[in-house]
Amino acid sequence: MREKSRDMAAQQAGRTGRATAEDNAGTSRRRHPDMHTCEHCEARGFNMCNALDPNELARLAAIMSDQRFDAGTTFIEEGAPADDLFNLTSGTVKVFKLLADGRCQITGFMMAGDFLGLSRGGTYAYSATAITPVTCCRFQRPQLRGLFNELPKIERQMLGLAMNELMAAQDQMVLLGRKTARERIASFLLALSDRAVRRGRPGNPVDLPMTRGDIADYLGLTTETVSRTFTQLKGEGVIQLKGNHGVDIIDLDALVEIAGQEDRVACFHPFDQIA
Amino acid sequence: MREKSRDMAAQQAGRTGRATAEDNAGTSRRRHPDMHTCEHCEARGFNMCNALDPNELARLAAIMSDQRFDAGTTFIEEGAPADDLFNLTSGTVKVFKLLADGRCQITGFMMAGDFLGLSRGGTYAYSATAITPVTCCRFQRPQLRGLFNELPKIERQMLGLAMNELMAAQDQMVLLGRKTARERIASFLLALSDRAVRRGRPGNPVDLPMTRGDIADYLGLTTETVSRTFTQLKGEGVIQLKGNHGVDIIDLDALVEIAGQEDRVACFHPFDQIA
DNA sequence: AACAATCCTTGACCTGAATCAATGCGGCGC
DNA sequence: GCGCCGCATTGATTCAGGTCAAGGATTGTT
Repeated sequence: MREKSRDMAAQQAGRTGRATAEDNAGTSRRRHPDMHTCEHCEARGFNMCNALDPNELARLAAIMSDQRFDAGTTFIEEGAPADDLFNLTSGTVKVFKLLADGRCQITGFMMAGDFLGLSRGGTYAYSATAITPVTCCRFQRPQLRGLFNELPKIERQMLGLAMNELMAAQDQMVLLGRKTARERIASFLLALSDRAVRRGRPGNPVDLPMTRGDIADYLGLTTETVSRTFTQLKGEGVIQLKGNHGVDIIDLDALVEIAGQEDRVACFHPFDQIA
Repeated sequence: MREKSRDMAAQQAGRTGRATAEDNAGTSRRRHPDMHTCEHCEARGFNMCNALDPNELARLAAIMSDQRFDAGTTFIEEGAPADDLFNLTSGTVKVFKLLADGRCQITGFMMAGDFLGLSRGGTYAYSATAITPVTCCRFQRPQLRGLFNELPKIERQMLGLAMNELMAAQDQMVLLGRKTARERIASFLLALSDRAVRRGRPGNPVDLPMTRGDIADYLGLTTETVSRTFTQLKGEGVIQLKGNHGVDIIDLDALVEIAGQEDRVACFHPFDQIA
């Protein structure tokens, strides 16, 4: 296996390698001015605020601050004190873990509505880097904890989100443990397409904000294999590459066939999953 | 890749291939007689009943039934209507997903305190087979849902459990996507050992209730590779095999080193993770 | 517009784990 | 106590995907 040096790993993790939400350039933060933003929030409808009425929303808004991160900013670092919790409102974030020698596994690409900041023993369980410019709501843990007791709805909503993530993680385990490179790429494209549709965007020209290297780190492959597989699928007339950050699905049925036709259910029934 | 036939896959999934909790031989079910069992429950202390007082426990006990499954019984089948939710009280269960051609990925080995029965759109998101004889509490979803509203504590407890599972799933993604066979086996043994300790059992002679094939399906390897790697580690004096279902860790430091020394934190702070 | 820095693609070759193929072993039923 | 059957081990060989290496295409910058 090819070892990336620790330096490279740090670089890869973010421009400064020690970047935090606080000390980064290209970061803006302000107290939330009013509920107006919440009501026009891109993420309303599929995030943890979904079930709240305007009054409750105001209480939530009171303890949070809006934040913006430039592309490339690592605003969560595995092992750092997990002081805050983030709720994405726009942009794409890669969540990843590094091994000591620099090998990287991206565990997910997060988008509007997803929450970030899972902690294990008081420290973050993973790192997170903005792939595009990102906006999010930021909560301090103690304050959010307090609100949990008063608004159990939030807790329930989060349980639903957590369950969805857990199921996605299990699908990803199948992909990583048992699928071929070809199947992984096909599954990945379909999953991105489905996710876009679920968020009310067009599902076909699939948007790929991440690099080939990111895709590789997500699918347990190398950049070269990702690239070769794209080329192969293009040659077969299944997809068409739209520059480096877009893919046109030409033959959806073929892609589904290649992916291994597991159940691709658009799932977002917040509580249904639990009880 | 070697394709297992569909028949084999079905067989592997359970003795009958169409076994459900209802129609299985070797399955016993009865209404919960009193709280006595709950109070002596092997799983108290790390399951979803943990935070309940005796009165609340009684309400939970009222809507559940005790159940027992023989080793080899598949009592949850992916895609079947997700009517029930299970909470393990003893024994070991493998949770897995099958691809159309029979390839299998085990997403987890469940033990006392773990819950089972995650659903996606009203059907089970995975299959589950008892590896050893198993006892568990069984809940019907509608009834449990009702109780959620009255006892939000349960919901919170489940959120904690779900978060823990999510973090374990992320660790597993790193393992499946980026670790070598050697590292996977070492990590697996250490994880099993840690889990035993967390459940108040000895961490050293590691108990392996599952077969080599199960381990392979969990680690994204083949039976042969698992076997060879065990043999190799034995040859290096790192472990000692105790028959087919036990491993003695001789050189813990070496094993940790081989595993890739990621943070092995014993984590069970139910809510800490969220807020 | 020219440049630099990344990112992507393609080719040649290598290797870790899969596959194919026997052979050992141990627990269980009779 | 004996024989069987599923599980585990071990060996020989293959191959999917990784590694190494060289250009080519984008993107952002001055």
